[in-house]
Amino acid sequence: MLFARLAQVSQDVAATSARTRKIALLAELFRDASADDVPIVIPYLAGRLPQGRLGIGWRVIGDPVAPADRPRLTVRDVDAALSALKDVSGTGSQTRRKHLVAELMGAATADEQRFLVGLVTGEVRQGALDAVALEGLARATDTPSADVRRAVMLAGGLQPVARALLADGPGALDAFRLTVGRPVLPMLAHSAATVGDALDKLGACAVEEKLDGIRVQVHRDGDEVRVFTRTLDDITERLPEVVLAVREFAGERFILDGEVIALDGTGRPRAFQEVAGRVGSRVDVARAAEELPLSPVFFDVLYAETEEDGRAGGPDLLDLPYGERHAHLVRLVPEPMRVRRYVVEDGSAEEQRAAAERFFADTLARGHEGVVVKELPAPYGAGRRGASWLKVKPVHTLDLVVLAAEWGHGRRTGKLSNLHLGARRDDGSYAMLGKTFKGLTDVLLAWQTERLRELAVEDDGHVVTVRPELVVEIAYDGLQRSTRYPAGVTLRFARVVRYRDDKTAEQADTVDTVLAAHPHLLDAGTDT
DNA sequence: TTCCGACAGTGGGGTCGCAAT
DNA sequence: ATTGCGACCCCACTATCGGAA
Repeated sequence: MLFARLAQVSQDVAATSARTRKIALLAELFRDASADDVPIVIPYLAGRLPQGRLGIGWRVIGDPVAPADRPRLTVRDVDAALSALKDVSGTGSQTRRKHLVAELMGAATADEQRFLVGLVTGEVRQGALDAVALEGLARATDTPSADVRRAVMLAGGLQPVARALLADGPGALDAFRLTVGRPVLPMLAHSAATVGDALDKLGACAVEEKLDGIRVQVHRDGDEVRVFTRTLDDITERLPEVVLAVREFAGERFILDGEVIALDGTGRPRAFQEVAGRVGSRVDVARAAEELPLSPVFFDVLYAETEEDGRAGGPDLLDLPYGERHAHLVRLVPEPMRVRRYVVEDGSAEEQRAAAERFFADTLARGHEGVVVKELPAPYGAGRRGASWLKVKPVHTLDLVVLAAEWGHGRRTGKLSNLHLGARRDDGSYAMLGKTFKGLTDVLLAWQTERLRELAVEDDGHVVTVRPELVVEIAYDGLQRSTRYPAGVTLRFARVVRYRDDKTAEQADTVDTVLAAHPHLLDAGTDT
């Protein structure tokens, strides 16, 4: 396939906001694509490169090169050129890279150059990622989109499914079955404000601990155990203690869904940052495991072979109600490695609701993040952010002062978007606690742009510094330790609730009150 | 006709590990 | 030795389209 074709379709897709039109355009493209084009075309359509980032930006690719007058590059030509570019590294490679870039750009038309620059700098935005591409693929191959979606969830991505469909037609989907050793996209949760709201929506459900660690999907086939993350990265080699623990479970072949966390000497969970650091450590795993052992805790099972199979409909449990899947979990996983839960029956009486609230409070008191309320009759919605799982977390708020704001990108171009948030110090100065761009409506975005411009004292083209007068109410999930910000802490998941026109900067919250609201963090900060 | 689920976009902080300086 | 940067971890929220109700 010609690269120009792809560049043209990308431009057309970006130019329309109608999803149906985007799908039709992509379907046309897929009809003309060969199976071999797929591993290149799919990432390009999503604005990604199969090679990942190339380590070059405007400095290298921004130099103008006379465009070709006729398109002749194929998508595979471009892919090969970018691979070559990625391979060139080491001292004295700069001129070689520049040469390769000039060669590629010189072979591209003006339209192709624009698309290439967008790809390399990560600025392709066309309102069509995998979901729209999936629909287009279904249309192009005359396959029901629900079938394609299920295959994608089981394959862990669109690419292998697209390749199979284009090479062999709809029949190829049969090959995508739940298989031990091949990860599937995990089910995700929506949010609810309170436990009561969640119960109102769900009926019969289980209220479970929400643990603040790293999501894991664990596959076991005899002694062979593999551990995958939420994005299906294989992290088995980094978690030896999880492998050992799972080998002791009852059952030889199964797939579990859970979380790994770290516990301190008293059984309280350690900070997320510590767990993430441990899971990210690859060099000296044995030492890292000794210093911070991880505990796997499971809440679901997707596949399990049993001795008395034959009556239950096979080992694939995805379509079983959660209540029944949990019975399998109990059979496989010993109690301390299952999340704690409280079951609420349908049409629950007041006592049960009160008990669910107490479970939530107790879970927080034990140092965990919150709860997830799960509908018991619901199947496992692989890869979906299903409405049958609702997470509930406590929300804290602060009144902070806007110290500066950054010019936005994309649809926020020309708007002051990302706010720098400060808390007062005793001496009247401000300590920056972090940034946020979340929670703003278009109306509020326009308003704050105007207002902040009035307060501006400096604009370096990226950050606009303002007089510290505007007070904004910020919601956040907690504090985490920081080496970047002066108070040694930063807000986790900060978002705007509203502007406080009724408050002056002198009435905003102070660093001391912020720290006092999170005493556990101060404890953590004192040890080594 | 209205409602609501699914998506895309717009970025936040931390950590690790590698390449360049 | 330091620094910059990409890749992953965690993530909230709004606007929009289009099918469901």
